[in-house]
Amino acid sequence: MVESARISTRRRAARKPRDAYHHGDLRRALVDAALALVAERGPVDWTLREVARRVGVSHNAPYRHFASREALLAAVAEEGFRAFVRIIEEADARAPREAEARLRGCFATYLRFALENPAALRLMFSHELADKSPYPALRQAALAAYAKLREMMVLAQQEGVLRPGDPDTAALATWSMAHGLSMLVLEGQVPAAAEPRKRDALVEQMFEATLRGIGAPRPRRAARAGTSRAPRASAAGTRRSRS
Amino acid sequence: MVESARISTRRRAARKPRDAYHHGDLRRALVDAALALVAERGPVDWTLREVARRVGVSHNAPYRHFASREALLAAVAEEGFRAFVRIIEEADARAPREAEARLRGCFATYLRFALENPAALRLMFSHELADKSPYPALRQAALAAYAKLREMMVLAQQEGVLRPGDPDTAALATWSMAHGLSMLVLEGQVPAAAEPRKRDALVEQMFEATLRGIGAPRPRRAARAGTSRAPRASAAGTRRSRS
DNA sequence: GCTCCCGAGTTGACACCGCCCACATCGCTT
DNA sequence: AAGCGATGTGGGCGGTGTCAACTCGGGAGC
Repeated sequence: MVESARISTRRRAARKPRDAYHHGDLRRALVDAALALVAERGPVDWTLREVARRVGVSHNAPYRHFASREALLAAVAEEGFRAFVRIIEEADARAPREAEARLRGCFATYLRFALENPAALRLMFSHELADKSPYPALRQAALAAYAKLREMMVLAQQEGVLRPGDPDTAALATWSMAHGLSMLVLEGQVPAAAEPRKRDALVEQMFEATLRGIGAPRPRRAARAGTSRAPRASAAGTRRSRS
Repeated sequence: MVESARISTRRRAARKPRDAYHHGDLRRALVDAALALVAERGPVDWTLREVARRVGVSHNAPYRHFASREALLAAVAEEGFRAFVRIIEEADARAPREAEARLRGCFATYLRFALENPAALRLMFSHELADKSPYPALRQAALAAYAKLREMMVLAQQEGVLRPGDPDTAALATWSMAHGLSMLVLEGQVPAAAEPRKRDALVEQMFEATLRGIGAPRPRRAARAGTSRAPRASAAGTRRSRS
């Protein structure tokens, strides 16, 4: 039903004259193959040589595009971040204009991404990408993802859905909750998450808790009646669908 | 000031007759050395042979105690979980009896543990320890850690600090927030966390948000006056120490 | 007190890995 | 047309995880 959140490099594979000595776009092909391999085997026993083998080049060709095995992994993580914001934005575009609904969708999409790309998510957060990191592009991509989230927070504050104040606080709280939940579910620490139904309910509960934590203090959804807001029936309907 | 939260295997090193052919307690020595090495280099470029070298045995000796490199890593992760609950319990024993303060301490301790044992924490959550996992001891240790957290939630609910309901929901929300925050800080995604002062304030804000999310609905700390509760002065004092 | 046995540690080997080197091949510039 | 830099190739080195065969030594049984 909902479009898959699985990472895929959409851009066409850049005509590959198979027999040619020079590969059309080896760098991209390497990242794609590496991503697939990470998804299959995880980033631990992941072999630079095997990536090269899959792409059909010699075991040394990757070194023309990446300084080291780790550099390629960093590129994969970077691609992961980009795919992440793309998927978030797609979901956001489909969502209603109401800030709360958008936040809810963003939150759920985070977990969906985690479930469909577990290895990629782990990889994205397995690098120390502190300022001293030798992979500025990776850091850049990560910051872009954060910027997207922060932007949503600012909008939500303007709409009065969130309590006013530093948007970074709200963004951090939301991100922490979504990220922590994703990691725990990925780890199998949350047995209830095995069944999709229960999992959805769980995500909903966690979102509710987050929203109570950073949402506007009292009135929220009761005292706000009378403003030119969309009817709350839809929102309330999705909120507690059963139980 | 506060005792270090760094992992260390306390039990005495089991007399090691240095010259002996048979090592006194090689298994434990291996886990200790492995833990140290993980802390130094991270679990990625971590070498089974080097662990053996450090302990002073041949490169194949570990195979008498662990089936594979990964099995040793799993043992390290397991030790990490055990150290984690130990540290949480120590902090809990020092904290006041009030449920909210205990939760606050637990929350802060989580981040402290993460900052002092970043590699260990990552390792602990890098294994898929779902039911099918070949490392039941690891899973067991992880479940014990969760049980500890859940127990605190139940107590907090009984004291009326948390809203009644499934304690697992509250536990999951707290764990998610603490874990997500820790990972993001470790990753350098939270620039403010560089300075200890700002970091403490941040942790406090995140805890407040969590507590609002799962805490008792309205009255909390105002309407509860009159019960046989400890004076709220102390709690309020630590809550907003400055700004 | 001697024997034997089996857990615990050792040596050796194999396939594979990441990375460095020198070399081959192409496409573009002048 | 020449050549030059970017891109891909093949070989090799030190190191790694793991398997197999070997050796050591302490304790049980007599």
